[in-house]
Amino acid sequence: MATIRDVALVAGVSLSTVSNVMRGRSSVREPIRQRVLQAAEQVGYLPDGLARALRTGRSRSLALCVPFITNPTVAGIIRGAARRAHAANYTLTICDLENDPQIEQTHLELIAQQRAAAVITLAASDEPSTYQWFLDRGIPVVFVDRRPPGVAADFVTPDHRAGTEAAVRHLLESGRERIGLLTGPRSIGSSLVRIEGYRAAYAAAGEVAPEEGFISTGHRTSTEADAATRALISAPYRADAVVCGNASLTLGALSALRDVGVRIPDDVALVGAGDVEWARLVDPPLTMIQVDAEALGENAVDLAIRRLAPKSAQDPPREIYLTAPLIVRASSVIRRD
Amino acid sequence: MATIRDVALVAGVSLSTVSNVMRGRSSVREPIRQRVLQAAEQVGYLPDGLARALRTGRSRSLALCVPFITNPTVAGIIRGAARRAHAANYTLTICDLENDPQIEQTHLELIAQQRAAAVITLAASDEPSTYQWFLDRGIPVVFVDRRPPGVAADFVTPDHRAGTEAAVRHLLESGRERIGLLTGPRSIGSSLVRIEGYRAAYAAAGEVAPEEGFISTGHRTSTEADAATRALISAPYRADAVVCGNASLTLGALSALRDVGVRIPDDVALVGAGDVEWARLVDPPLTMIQVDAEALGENAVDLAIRRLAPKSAQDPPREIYLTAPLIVRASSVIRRD
DNA sequence: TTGTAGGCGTTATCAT
DNA sequence: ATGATAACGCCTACAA
Repeated sequence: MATIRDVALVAGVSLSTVSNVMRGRSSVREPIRQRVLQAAEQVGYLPDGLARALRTGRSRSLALCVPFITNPTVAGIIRGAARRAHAANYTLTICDLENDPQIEQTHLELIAQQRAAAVITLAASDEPSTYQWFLDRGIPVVFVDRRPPGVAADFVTPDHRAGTEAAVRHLLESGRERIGLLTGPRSIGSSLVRIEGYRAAYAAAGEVAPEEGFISTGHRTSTEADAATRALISAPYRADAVVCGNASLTLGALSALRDVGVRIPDDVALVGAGDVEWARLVDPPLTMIQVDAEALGENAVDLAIRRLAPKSAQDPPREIYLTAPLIVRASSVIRRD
Repeated sequence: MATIRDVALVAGVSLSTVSNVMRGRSSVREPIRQRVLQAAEQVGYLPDGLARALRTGRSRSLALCVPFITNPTVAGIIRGAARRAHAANYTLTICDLENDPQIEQTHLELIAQQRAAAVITLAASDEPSTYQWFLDRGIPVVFVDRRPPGVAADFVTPDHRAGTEAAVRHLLESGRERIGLLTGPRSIGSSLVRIEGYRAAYAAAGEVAPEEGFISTGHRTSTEADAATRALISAPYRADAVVCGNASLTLGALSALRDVGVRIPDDVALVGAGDVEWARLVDPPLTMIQVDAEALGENAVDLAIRRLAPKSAQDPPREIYLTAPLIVRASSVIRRD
């Protein structure tokens, strides 16, 4: 592989001159600049990112940690992140945490070794110390969707609270009374925020929220959501509506409802969440708390890159809340013919 | 950040001893080994992957290029690849080609600069030279799903030919006569192979294949598939069945059929392809050419890593064909009550 | 078994 | 404006 040295030799100049040309410094006279560029072309020179990163102390790659790649929303996040990263000439390293703190730990070690410039994460755990390590070393961390309490770092999330509140309000106004909420572990901020929204909707409607059992937490997979849904619609709860926290849970809930054979929305209304094309194609089309996954990814990378600018290292954490509008479809509305 | 030097200082040994311990060489006596390990722990030492890669000439990261992240099958591929890469202590860099040769080119340059150890790709184009650059420099390339003609490199793919043939055979046996095929650009190997399968099924059934117009190629997005489907079921074709090449196209076809208001499968049978959970949840549940996306990703990484072993650099290219079984559901079978 | 020194490709500092 | 030179952190002969 051709190096800066080869270029210098062919162009008949010194190493530093070539380096200066490559980095676009203005202190090189045009004729020489041309000669160097031509020599570089001739020998097929390509800068070595590794050497460059070693020397400058900053690599050109961003790490993106996601809890579970098969969660459909995550694909959108990756897409948005990849586009922005690439636009800024950064490479994107993705880590599938598989919802396992153990795996998360080893991933983080690998990332640290590879000297990622910044890390963006949908953290699998709310254990702050895990990411504090990076922050302590001046490596920016951007949290997406949830941020452990007490961590001063950039943050971008859909407004789950408002989204859930809108969904529950919609159901209450449609005459539902026993609304179940299906979400992730309480140890994760985004779940708590959804519960807040749920309660707020009941409060705003002047109704007393149903007992705790209607709030079914701790679910990560569609399989778990399937089982939880069956429990919600059975005695003693007999929920007449289910609101889901994300796309995987939505899939599980729908699957359960279909298998059990209850009518949607006649017996049980269903409100999903996430950013998936199939929501309008399933039977019945699903009312959704819509999330713009790509926007999440794009904003996350933007935050990371902004934070990478030397001057802004000490700026206060930025927080971005994206609206999560409710898209009403047949799964929550009983047709009156 | 602590370096090998700090560790040596604290442990009271030389740099090379620390290096030897870190790389697990056996030639270090146990008491010293312990002292070094303890010193490393104490100063918070973490090997610098950049420096190591620069020195050894091989980085610890794999590049994975995909044509379009939002294609649902791709998420599965990434998942499988990520798992295997991580297991082997490799980092996975993902590049969203956005089905654009221009973008592909800039991505490849970035990858080359970052000195990826190997590149795995669902190439956006069948232009061989693009990846030849890596092969020429001894950087392994693994092709997934399609491989440009004349390139000697590892290859893993679902058996699209057999899958498509099985689908068409199934439809012919169910009495369909005017079967449309929806697939990607003819410039891509996987599309050609599907067409082969399509024709083979007709030939095996002793029937004459319908005219060329039934083979609708060049589609990349669900939007394009939507339009193409409308064309196929209209005059002059009036297709009574549609077979799709991948998940995005399946989504588009289903969407079109639903919007137009034809009955599935009564008026038009639909066979999809890909690896998506929603296939059995939509209305009607979809007959699918099932693809195991995770297995694709896992095999691809395995091939790459195997090729990275110094001795196997000159081995002949390996080719892996994964079976793509036909899962029959309601969308292709008319119920007789 | 352990230590010394040179170099991987680049950037940055300092002369010229 | 250009050139020589010393790092960046690590690995690896080779010497001790």
